Amino acid sequence: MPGVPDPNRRSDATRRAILTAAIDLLGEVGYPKLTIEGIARTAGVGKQTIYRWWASKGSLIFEAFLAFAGDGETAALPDTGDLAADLKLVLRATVDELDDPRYDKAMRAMHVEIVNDHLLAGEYVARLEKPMRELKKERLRAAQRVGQLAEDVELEVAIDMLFGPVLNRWLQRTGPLTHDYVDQVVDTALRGLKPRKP
Amino acid sequence: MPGVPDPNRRSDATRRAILTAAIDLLGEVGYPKLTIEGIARTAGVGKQTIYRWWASKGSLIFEAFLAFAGDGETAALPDTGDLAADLKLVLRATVDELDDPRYDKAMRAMHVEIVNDHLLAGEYVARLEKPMRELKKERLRAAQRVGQLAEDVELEVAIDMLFGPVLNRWLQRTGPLTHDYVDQVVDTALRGLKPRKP
Amino acid sequence: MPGVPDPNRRSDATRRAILTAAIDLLGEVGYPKLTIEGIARTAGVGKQTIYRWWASKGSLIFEAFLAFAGDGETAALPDTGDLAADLKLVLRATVDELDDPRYDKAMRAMHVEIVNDHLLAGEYVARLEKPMRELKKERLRAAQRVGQLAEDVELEVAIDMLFGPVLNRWLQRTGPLTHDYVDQVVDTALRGLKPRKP
Amino acid sequence: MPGVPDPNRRSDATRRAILTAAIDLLGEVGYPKLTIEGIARTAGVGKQTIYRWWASKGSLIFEAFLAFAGDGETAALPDTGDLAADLKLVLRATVDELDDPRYDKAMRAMHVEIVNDHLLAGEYVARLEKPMRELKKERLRAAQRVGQLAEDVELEVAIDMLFGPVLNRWLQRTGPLTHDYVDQVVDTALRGLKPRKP
DNA sequence: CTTTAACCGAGACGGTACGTCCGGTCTTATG
DNA sequence: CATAAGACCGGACGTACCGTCTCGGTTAAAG
Repeated sequence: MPGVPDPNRRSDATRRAILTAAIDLLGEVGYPKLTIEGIARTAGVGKQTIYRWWASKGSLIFEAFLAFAGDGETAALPDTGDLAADLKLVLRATVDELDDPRYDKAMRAMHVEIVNDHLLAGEYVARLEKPMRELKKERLRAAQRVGQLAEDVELEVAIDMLFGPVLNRWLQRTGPLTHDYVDQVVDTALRGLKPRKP
Repeated sequence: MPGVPDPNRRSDATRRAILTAAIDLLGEVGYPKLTIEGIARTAGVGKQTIYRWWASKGSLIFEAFLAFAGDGETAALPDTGDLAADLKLVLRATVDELDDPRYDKAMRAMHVEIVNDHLLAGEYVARLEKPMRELKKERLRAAQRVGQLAEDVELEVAIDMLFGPVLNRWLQRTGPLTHDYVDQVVDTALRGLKPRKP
Repeated sequence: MPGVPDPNRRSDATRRAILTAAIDLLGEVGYPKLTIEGIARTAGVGKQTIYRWWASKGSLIFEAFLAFAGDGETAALPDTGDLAADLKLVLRATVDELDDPRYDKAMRAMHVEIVNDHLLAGEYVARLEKPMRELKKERLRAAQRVGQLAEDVELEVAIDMLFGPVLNRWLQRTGPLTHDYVDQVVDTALRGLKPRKP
Repeated sequence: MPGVPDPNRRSDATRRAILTAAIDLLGEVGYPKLTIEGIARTAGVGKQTIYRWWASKGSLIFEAFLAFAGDGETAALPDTGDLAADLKLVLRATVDELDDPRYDKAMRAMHVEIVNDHLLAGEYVARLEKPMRELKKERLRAAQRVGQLAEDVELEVAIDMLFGPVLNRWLQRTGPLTHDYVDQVVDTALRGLKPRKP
């Protein structure tokens, strides 16, 4: 298969230096001023080495984000028996994470790339979003088994309603990302918007 | 006030030509290949004319999107007396709008700019997001008055839960944007995730 | 005529800065290490400005050489009445010129470009070689009129025999370029190789 | 002697493949686009193998030219007793040789390298130019012995006058390289430029 | 008949320069 | 007198080669 470099030959030290440099520069200069040339310079690497292994700036940023955020974060969601409490715990952790400027900038960069790149978006969903969603679904199914979640609720929709608002506020900056806010989201979602008959 | 051009001198024909050219080019070549030079060429305008009136590519795109999407879309949400039906109507319309490639691309471009530009994000919230949110709040308050929405529900949260999921799916491409999906969102949000006691 | 920049718009200060930088760099680093980027840097000029006005490194070097060597060196050859003395004078001057490292390097650079570029070679012949050759021919014709040069000698050949050897020695470094050498060339050429019958 | 490869170990097949590839590529793409990488690829050879045995592109081209032109072309010049005829024969052969595009390109490449590389020029003179010059000198001495060449003519100068013009025309493309031209050069050189007294 | 040192093909690597494109500023000639 | 046209400096793009390096796999002389 000509033109495809042999991954066995790949220098792992160089690969890590590039990913680290990408995250570092994102933190320093921000996404709009992030350049391949700058990453190569910071990593002490030839530009060609970057172009050899990554198809686009997007895929590099994506991989850098994965490496930074911890790729195989496949830890299951907590299950203390109290669904609301567990969801709040997870969402508060997400809020705290987004409070870290480095994490914030890296994730913003990745989202910018995703917005206009179908393929990358697919990869993002497959490698990050889908696995996380599965974990969430698992927790919700457990809640259904113990009668804390209605049997007939569509889990995909439930997840979107619980976890979507945080991401939205963060992306669109429509309001402050606080623990209080996520608590309200969880409570409101569980309870529903309709009045309860007394 | 030196350096601040006199808005009276501004040629409206030229301004509209530039905004139209921006939207057209977005549709043709996509956001990543959208350039000021290209816009100037397409609009039959000198580059300087663009730089004179807009501070950044972002603010140009923002204004172009406003012009394209209809700035003063201040029409109130429908109120047929049936909250669920009205919400579904509005959300289905949003989905349909996002189905138009030109609208899709323009809105994506604007979001990319917002993600990394605090000022622009502020402007977006102030000029688009906030007014729309007020209309939605108004509709929800009406629902509260007629007993279709719980009195103690935080409206901000309710709006995020109802309208956020669509935006999220669209931005992250986590799933297809269908009428069924928004119907489910509305129903689930109104009813809540918890089981109803019999 | 699209794509062809308007020469009227051309900045002459910039043009001269580029040509000067080219000659300077040739003197400093030599032809093999002469780069467009280096010239642009030295001249304080954007690369594009060079690419806008010159089709190749060769044509830039050619023009730089012309500017350096004095384009309109249209002064006639000396005519003191003594052909041999006049030729020696001119050839000695050529030798002295080639002794100047800057002139040497510039002319070598130009010759390297000519060797592999037909078009440039044509331009060189038309703008430098041919005019100089005409002046030489003029002097030789004068010599014919006063009986110092055989009537039936082919002037083109005579010029090649008189002026070629110096250029050859210089290009191929087959021997030292001295005043003695050019004197010998002139004397030998005039007299011929055959023995004189007594 | 560390660092100096053992010439005995050298694969002659590989060496020839490299030299052949160099000449072939010169013919195909021309000197300016001739690259070490291209030669290695064409020869089916690792780049390192080239760098191991040749110090520079110039020395590789030089050796390739030698191999192509026939290194030990130590055959003496013809001596039919008629100096003018013999010289014309040799010069016509040179002209014919330069008419072959492959020979032309190879020799141009070598000359380009020589122009800016003193060491290589020295090697060229020592290995090619000097031996050829000796053969020419030998022929001229023979002519002197039979009274076809003046006793007091400086042979170095005579050779430059006879053989230089052809090389010059070829290098500078100042005129067509024809048999007629070399005939004229020989006749004019032998006879001299001065008028003969009747 | 093994060892072992060098060569060899392949190609990744840190670099430099290429020639192009565009950003943002400044100049000019036209309408 | 504003404005289109576009030259200008700067800098990043993605590509091509440079010359060095490392990697397995021959190959051939030395043990």
